[in-house]
Amino acid sequence: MSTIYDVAELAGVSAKTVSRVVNEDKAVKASTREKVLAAMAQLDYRPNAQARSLRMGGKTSIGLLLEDPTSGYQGRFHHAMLAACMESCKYLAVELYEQGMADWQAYLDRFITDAGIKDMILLPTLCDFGPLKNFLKSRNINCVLISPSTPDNHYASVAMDDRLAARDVVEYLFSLGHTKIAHIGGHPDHAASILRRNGFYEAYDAAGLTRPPAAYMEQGYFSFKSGFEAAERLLALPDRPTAIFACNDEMAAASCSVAHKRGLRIPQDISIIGFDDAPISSSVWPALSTVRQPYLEMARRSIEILDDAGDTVTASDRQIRHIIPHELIVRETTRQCDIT
Amino acid sequence: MSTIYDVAELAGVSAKTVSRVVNEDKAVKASTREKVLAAMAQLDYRPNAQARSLRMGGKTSIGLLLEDPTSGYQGRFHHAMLAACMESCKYLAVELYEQGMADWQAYLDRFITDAGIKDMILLPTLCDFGPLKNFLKSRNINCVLISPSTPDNHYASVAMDDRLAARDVVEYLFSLGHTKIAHIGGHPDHAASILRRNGFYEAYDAAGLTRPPAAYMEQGYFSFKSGFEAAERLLALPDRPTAIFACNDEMAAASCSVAHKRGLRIPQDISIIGFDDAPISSSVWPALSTVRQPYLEMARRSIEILDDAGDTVTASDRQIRHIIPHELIVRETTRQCDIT
DNA sequence: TGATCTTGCGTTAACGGTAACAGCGGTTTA
DNA sequence: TAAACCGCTGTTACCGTTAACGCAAGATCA
Repeated sequence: MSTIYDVAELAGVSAKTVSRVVNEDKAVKASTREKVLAAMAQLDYRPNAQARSLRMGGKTSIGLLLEDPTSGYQGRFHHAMLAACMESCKYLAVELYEQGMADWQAYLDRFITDAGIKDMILLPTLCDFGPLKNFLKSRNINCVLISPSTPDNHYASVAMDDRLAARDVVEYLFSLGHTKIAHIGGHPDHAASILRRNGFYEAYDAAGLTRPPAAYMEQGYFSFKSGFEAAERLLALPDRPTAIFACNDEMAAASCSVAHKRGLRIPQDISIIGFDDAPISSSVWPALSTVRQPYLEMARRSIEILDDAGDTVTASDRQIRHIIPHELIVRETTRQCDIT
Repeated sequence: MSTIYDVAELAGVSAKTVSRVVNEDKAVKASTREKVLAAMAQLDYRPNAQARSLRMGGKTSIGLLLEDPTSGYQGRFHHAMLAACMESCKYLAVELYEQGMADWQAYLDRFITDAGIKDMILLPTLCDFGPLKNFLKSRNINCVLISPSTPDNHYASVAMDDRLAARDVVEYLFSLGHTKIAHIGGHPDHAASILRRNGFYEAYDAAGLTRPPAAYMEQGYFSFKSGFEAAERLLALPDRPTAIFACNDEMAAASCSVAHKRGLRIPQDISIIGFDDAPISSSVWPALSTVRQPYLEMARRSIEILDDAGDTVTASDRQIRHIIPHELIVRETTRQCDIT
């Protein structure tokens, strides 16, 4: 592997000048730059990242703590982060974080120093864990919180508008003629569950319609099983809803199973819509209508925020909540309401 | 952050002696070691990983290329690798690798040099991609292949015995009295699909039973949808099978959907068994019987192999196929065959 | 008793890069 | 005309660590 000195020698300049070219310092004559670039190309020179980060006391890698990489949300966000890092030539240092881990502070200290982490992304529900955030603040780690339940007075956050998205879903169902809409809520500990239910009600209120009866409002826990049981109850109701809005795609898929089991056709007899645009939503038959979370855009924005943190950032800049637009994905499980 | 010099000064020794203590060099008097350790503890000293890797020209991090982190297999293996790395105090450098990426060689070169990668794990189907393996060999990267289709003459591999596992599944179904067993195969491009079907046949042959008719052998593609369609055909057969062995859990879950849709009870009317022990297998109702892939054990073994690579390893050591035992998980979708 | 070996530790010089500073021609300014 | 300035480049030192080497004191050996 060739070093900066090899390049310098071949180009007939000093190492510092090569360094300037590499770092795009403008104080290099065009002709000199050409010579250096040619030498770099000829030797296939690549700067040694370790040496650079030693000198600079930092790295270009971003830390990501994962509680369960097999979970749909974390897996998809992780994927988006990888893609976004690729775009901006950064690296992602992924580390497992287990709830209730003994001595997590020492563990994270090791992670931070070993991997040279200065920037970090916190996903739900870690982004709401005060002790962790305080620890990271004490280590001068810059963070971006993804969809936190409560804003932080120190770290910026990036989120989608769950309330508005849920309202969009319901208004879309209204536009198809549905008014008897049931809701399967998400895990009550997740802020998103509350926000989506609020959006659900908001749509009814805004349209001047009376909110659905209590029997239409089921409590789910984001799991297939909880969705299955909720749908069983909903579809056994004497006054059956014409549409179900489930708080995630797994529960929506479970609702489809129940509908099939009861001999109902989708979407002729019942419309079903999920949330997340998880892989299951397009692999299941019929393909689920759903809301796409803007993972990639959220990841990109997070990286931008971390990049800008070096510049003049005021305390108030940090507290900004960045909202990324979502998208309603209409597939095969929703259609015009024929039932009168 | 305190450096090795701070520790040296406090302990009244030279930096080199501290280095010796850190690296467990035996040429340090016990009393000196104590002094140094005390100083290290007092200053909360942690060696700077970047400086060390610069000096040593290597790192302790292992590269992992992911094509799709949201895919079940890759996600679960990734999780296992993270856990195994945590156990052995290594770090995982994860990077996206997209099929058909223009200039993947330059991209990987950057990854390798920037992250200081010397060891790497290759998952299916990347582990069967010759050009990639040759490239990594040319860069002197040490690899372990996970469940490759064909052995490599240079790299060791770690796998489970798909053929034997499938045979175990079928013999378990035999033990429950099932003989009319249908099979939903996996993607024909995956070696595992072939091996599992071979194991399926092998069980019949070993038991002296005639193999199932062609109509019982469906081709799936590992997707929910393909499993759904295959199960539709199987359960519509005049001579319906009493059990279905699907090549993965998604297709098994799809088979459950179809069974429900047709009013069949599971497992009273039909037994269904999957493969992988994916999260869906325990979240679906009823919970799927399946085969657990030994992800964590495979990850651990891979790391051991990479660790040992520094020692005297002969060319033949490299070619070893390490087989990790699997486990049959009996849940709620299989039971005694009542149908005569 | 001197020669050789061991043990225990320090000195010095890298590893590959970048920041601070200096130098040096050539303009522009006072 | 001297002073200040600018654009471009090189020198030097240093980031935190470890390998190579050296050296002193005590142990062992002939």
